Amino acid sequence: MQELIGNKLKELYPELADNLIQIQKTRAEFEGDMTLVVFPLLRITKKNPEESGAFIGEFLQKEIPMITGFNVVKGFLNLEIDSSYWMEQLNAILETKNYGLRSNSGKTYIVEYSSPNTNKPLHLGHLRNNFLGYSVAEILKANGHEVVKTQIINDRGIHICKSMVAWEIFGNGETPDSSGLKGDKLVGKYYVAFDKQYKVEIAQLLTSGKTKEEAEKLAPIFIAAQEMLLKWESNDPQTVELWKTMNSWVYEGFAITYNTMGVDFDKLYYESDTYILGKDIVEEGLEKKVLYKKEDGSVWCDLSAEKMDDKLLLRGDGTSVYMTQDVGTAVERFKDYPNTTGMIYTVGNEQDHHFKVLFVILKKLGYSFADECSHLSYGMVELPSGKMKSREGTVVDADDLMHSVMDDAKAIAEERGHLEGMNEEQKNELYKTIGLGGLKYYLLKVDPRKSMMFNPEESIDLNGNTGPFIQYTYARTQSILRKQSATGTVESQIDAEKSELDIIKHLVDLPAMIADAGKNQSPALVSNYTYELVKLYNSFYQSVSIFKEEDEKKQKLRLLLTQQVSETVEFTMRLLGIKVPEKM
RNA sequence: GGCCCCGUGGCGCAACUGAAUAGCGCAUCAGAUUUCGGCUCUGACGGUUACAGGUUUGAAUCCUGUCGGGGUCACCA
Repeated sequence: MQELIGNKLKELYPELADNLIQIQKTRAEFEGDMTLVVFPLLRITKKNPEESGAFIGEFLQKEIPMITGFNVVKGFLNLEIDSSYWMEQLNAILETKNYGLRSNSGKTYIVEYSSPNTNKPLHLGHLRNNFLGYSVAEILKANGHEVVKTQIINDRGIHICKSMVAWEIFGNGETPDSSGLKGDKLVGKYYVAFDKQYKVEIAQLLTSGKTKEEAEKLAPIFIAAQEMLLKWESNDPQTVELWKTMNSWVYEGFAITYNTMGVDFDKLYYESDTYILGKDIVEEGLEKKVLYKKEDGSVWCDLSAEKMDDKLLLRGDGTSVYMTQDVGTAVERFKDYPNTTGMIYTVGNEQDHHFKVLFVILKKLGYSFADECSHLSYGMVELPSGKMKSREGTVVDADDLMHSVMDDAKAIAEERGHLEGMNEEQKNELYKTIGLGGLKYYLLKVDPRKSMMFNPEESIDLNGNTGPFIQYTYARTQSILRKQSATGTVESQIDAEKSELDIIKHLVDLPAMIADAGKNQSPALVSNYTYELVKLYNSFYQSVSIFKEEDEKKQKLRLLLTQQVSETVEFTMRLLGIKVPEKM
């Protein structure tokens, strides 16, 4: 319809540019269905806003039979469109399989998320990261792109050696089996133990007259960790064995956590494999004179043109830094997936600068894919009690949090739900669906860039803009459809209620919303859309009776509408990684 | 200090590329219902979009400056 109006306008004003045609949904408080903003057209119409609106309105009404009327308020031309048009739209939607899904774009995107260290368990911040990354991957798929979900596991370096050293000293051979602890929790425990011992030793050295800096370097346990890193790098069999063992514990633990979260990966990269990458690329860069070498032998990238400080890529002794690895890993990935269009890194906003630099360096090195790389940057998650600080033990553990929301969901479902006929297993599955759905929705509905407040109680509230509220509406549509359903299409000549037309109009917007969400990598757009749809449906549900309608045609419309809303909610929630229950 | 991000009713968040009277949910208050100050329903209150200029027919949105919050400026990952 927009297109049709646009074309007619261009017949009227051949010189009219596309970007001047602004057609939007008419606000609820005005009469009409679509609104043309006439302000941009004034230069061409050479009339005042009211006259222009009236003139164009008359023209459009004459030219397009579907337009049954219009009114002009200030500079806004509100067009009334016959309800048969909306019924046709609904029929088109009903007949489209997987409505909202776009056809194959031929593009492939690599989406990186999670990327944890292997020395401590996942926490609330990782949840935001994982849910965002997973959801963006789903949104890109819905836009017809191929997606490779990946992560890089930071499994080497001094921080890993710290847990290893502490385990050797304090562990007494403790394993996940012997302790009953989840593998990642066990390793995390020794990471904390290291820190504790380290502090004790520093305090001792301070009392013996050392400065703080000296003490930090001289603490025996710290030296032990450094020695272990050297041994690891020189492939000392015993060290590598311990490293492998402890990492395997962590992976077992992570696997459980990821499984609960409902996220997965297509390809894993390990830092222990990739940390050597990038050096040869730096050499090439030197030859191409994109990079330069200082007297001490260190290699740098000149970023003065970008108004940033030069970036080190190789130390004087030839060893690499984080940036070197990231350059190497990026190139490696594009080798592994040659058809890749672009790559999306889901990483916290404290690394904004790092990624800006990374993309510039890749570009300078001649990798054109750099233009298609982006940093999906997100803000911190704060708690009502303040910021999470690992040192102060105020970190919210991912497993603990997920189990706690599942418990809360249980309490709510038992009080309110329709659980009869479900066995224990099904009930537990439902609690998981509701609890995690609430948590995911809560973390995804906020603009990623912003740091956000996390209030656990609000996340599984059954009212308001929450996951469970949407799930509840879905369950209700399922209950209705179990009692009765309809097939086929609706008659176009139906005197539909306003609330029904509102739903259809909202459904019509779905493809555009999916496109926007893909372009902006924004799950928040999806959650907003879904909430709006659910609200529209609820007001419809309350104002009409679905089963007591005498008019058969109308009842069919209502059932088909219910069906389509149900399907759409299921679809958009899936883009957020959220399951919807049949009953709750 | 330089650079980046953010600042929207008491709280938490919306507003797609600038558009009509800035939305929503909590909380609050008032009514209804209630064995119940707790559950449910209805309604109301609540905002100069941090501040000051500017661009525009039109600014929460764009530009400049100020203030406030966060981040970052490593031969750490």
